[in-house]
Amino acid sequence: MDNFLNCHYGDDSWERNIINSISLPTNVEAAPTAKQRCQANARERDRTQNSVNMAFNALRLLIPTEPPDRKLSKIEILRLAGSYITHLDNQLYTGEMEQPCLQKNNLSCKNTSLCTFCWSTVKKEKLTTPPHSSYEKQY
DNA sequence: TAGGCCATCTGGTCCT
DNA sequence: AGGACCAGATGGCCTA
Repeated sequence: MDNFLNCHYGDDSWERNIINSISLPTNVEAAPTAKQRCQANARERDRTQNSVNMAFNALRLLIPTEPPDRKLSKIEILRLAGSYITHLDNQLYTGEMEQPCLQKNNLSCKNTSLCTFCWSTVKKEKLTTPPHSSYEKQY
């Protein structure tokens, strides 16, 4: 990345960068200073780590998987959370307590009626479509 | 080695 | 004006 500011967080390197930056735009009227840019970077970093990622972690804890501590990517967390909500909603209105994939048979997991509970198994088989793709369409 | 995932930087837009 | 939020770009790491 051509980061002319090249600011390193956790220290006062922005001061050095002000001195060392040789390609600052000539029109500096509206351009942020090196210090402002580094401060904005730090805020964005903090927001990503302490707000976005913590929210993902909190959401991850609510999604049942096998094994429970299985690593999920962010997109998996979002997709599984959606399918899990759909599953719980279905339970609420139908009273059906079995997980969707077991209502029929395990083979269904490989086809259309995918659920949160068997997602880890399916992933091993290189599934590319999101879980519960057809299940969600019922709502 | 290619592809997926992630962290970070950056600039734009919106909000207070 | 400054901060929050967002999306695009980029580079690093990991795995099949």
